[in-house]
Amino acid sequence: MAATIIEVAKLAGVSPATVSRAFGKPDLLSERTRGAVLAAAERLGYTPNRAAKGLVTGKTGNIGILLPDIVNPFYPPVVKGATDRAAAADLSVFLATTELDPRRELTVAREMAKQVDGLVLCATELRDDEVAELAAQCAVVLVNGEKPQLPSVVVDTGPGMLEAVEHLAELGHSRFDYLSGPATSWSNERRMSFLRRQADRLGLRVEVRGPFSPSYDAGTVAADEVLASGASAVIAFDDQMALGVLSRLHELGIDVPGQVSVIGCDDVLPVGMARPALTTVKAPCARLGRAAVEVLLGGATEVRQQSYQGNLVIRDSTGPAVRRRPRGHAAPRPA
Amino acid sequence: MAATIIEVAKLAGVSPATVSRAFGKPDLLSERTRGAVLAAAERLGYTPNRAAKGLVTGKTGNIGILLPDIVNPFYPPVVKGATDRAAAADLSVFLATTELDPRRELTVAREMAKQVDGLVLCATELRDDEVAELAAQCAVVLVNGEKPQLPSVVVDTGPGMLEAVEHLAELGHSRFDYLSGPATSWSNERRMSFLRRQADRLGLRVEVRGPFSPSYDAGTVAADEVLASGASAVIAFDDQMALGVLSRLHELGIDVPGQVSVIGCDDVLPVGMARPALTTVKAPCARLGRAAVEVLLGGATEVRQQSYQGNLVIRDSTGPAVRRRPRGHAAPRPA
DNA sequence: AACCCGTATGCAAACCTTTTCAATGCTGCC
DNA sequence: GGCAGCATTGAAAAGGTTTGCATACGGGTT
Repeated sequence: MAATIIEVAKLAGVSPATVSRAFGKPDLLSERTRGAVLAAAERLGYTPNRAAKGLVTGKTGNIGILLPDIVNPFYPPVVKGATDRAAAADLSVFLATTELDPRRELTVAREMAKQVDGLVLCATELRDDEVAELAAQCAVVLVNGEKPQLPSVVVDTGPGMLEAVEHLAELGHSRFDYLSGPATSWSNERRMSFLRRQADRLGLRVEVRGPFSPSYDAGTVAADEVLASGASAVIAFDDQMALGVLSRLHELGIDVPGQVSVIGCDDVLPVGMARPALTTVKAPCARLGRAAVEVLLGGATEVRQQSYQGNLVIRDSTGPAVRRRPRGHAAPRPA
Repeated sequence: MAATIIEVAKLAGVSPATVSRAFGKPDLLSERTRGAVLAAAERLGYTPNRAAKGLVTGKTGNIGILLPDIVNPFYPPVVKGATDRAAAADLSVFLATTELDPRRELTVAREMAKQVDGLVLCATELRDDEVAELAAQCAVVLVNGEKPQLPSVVVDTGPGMLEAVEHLAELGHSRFDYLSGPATSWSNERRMSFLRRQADRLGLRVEVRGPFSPSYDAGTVAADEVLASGASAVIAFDDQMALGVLSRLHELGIDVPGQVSVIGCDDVLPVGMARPALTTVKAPCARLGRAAVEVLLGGATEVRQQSYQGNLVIRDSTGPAVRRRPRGHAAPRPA
């Protein structure tokens, strides 16, 4: 169906090699020939077959993005950043999701590795040696992850989290809860240890609850734990959880920020619409994706880590501390 | 780097053809040979090169999804549905976005068409003949669109919209505004004409405003128009717009649903968190993606349309009608 | 006038796989 | 015992492209 280089060559009265050059190395051809070839190609609707090309060049012109879950609102902006940058470099992008199953992640990654020049691994749960195996096949860059010998692009929540803790301290909170994300999450690990350090430094007490899945529903159950703990403020692993907390709190008639302050992370949803508008640590997701592809483009020769800082966006879900006593048990949850 | 079929053949002491069969048509081989080949392949870490395979079979094992904007929360679930189904069928998926530029859409689609067995075109803005050109190269299925001779999968907002209008009628609203999505949107077109028909039938008056881009920001400006029009209720093209409306109304101190009722469409965001929780017509996005891939899998022989119904989810943003008079001009908008 | 060199193009191999066709060896049957 | 037929495997072509090498031509140099 699709025209081949040979048909174009025939129509233009040249050899296939010439047609190839007209597209690949235009300056090797006389202007006249090139014009004729291009015209013929146009007429036949010809464009080079990437698979065939890849076969001889060893380059596929594709990159792959592997992420846990596209429905997690953190990722669409990352994907957007990546696809935009890839398109600009004339790369096609494969997308696959792991559905949070590490076994599946390896299978999918292996499959992809053979079809792409570069692989973007987001929040991977693969072991070091598994990633190394992939890296032997194609360029690999990690997003929100860290592996020996591999370049990575991460969001540095440090500054934003520091702001958040300081913000809470200023408001008079002496302790807060951190709602942990998935136990295997590198981001969560970093965030948690950073939070501990900073809380220590500022003389606050932090208690970690969880791990929870990064979801709205998990937030609603986490809310009960927070109430039981008696903390006057809570920082959630991501906005979805924070929104869930808000929802449950509202349901229980607990005033936010009057009785409890809530802080989210990422600022990816229109969280300004939450009740109340959510204070959150913004993450530069789109930049992450863009940067990851750029690393791939650069050949990923120098192993280095790029980090992009997030910052605190203060809205209405944080306020002055109020002394509360823990609730023995939460109100009944809806069926 | 990667092992080829030839090296495996050598190691196993057989011909390349045999190795190929060991993977593709295992039952043609004696158990002994197959075992030897598989063992050799294992040792070399060999797996077939898809590009080379595609070159000869004409099948790539890939499908492509083309959509306007991955950051539009309508699409991630669609993509999820599609990738899940594709993975189950051992297909890899290309993802590309058009960024709402029809010229770009054609280029990208052409590029993709050569690398895939099937193409999922979401809310395409391509002309009939352009899509036909693509369909000549590979199977094509439309999501939320309609073209002659092509299968499509759509969300049928009819029932949900009918519920919405009836809901408004019951609440005593005698007129409402519809905030139109992009002028080129097939979904919008359908929704609008359906709304007009039903409003007519039920004796309501509907005024269409816009077109607006399907975004939060567009919603905030649309809100002013609604106020000026004096409508007591408004149905927005999607949830993002509806959220924008809510936000602007809140900013102006207009009570929802006390003074104005607001209905969204899609139910893709955690819109329950909006202030107030948004009444919306739910769309079964994930099913859309799944069904689209299934059509592709089925060979798309019979041209037919599958539609999935949405339904109204009543929350807190709709309430009894109140007579309002149009405001001459809106309050100043924030810088 | 002979020679050299650069420019523009063609030839053919190579990339890796699948598949058609043919060859081999063996089974079972007459 | 000979032959048909099957099961198993190999040889080779094909698929579309890029690229190293060779060729042809024209112009400038000595």
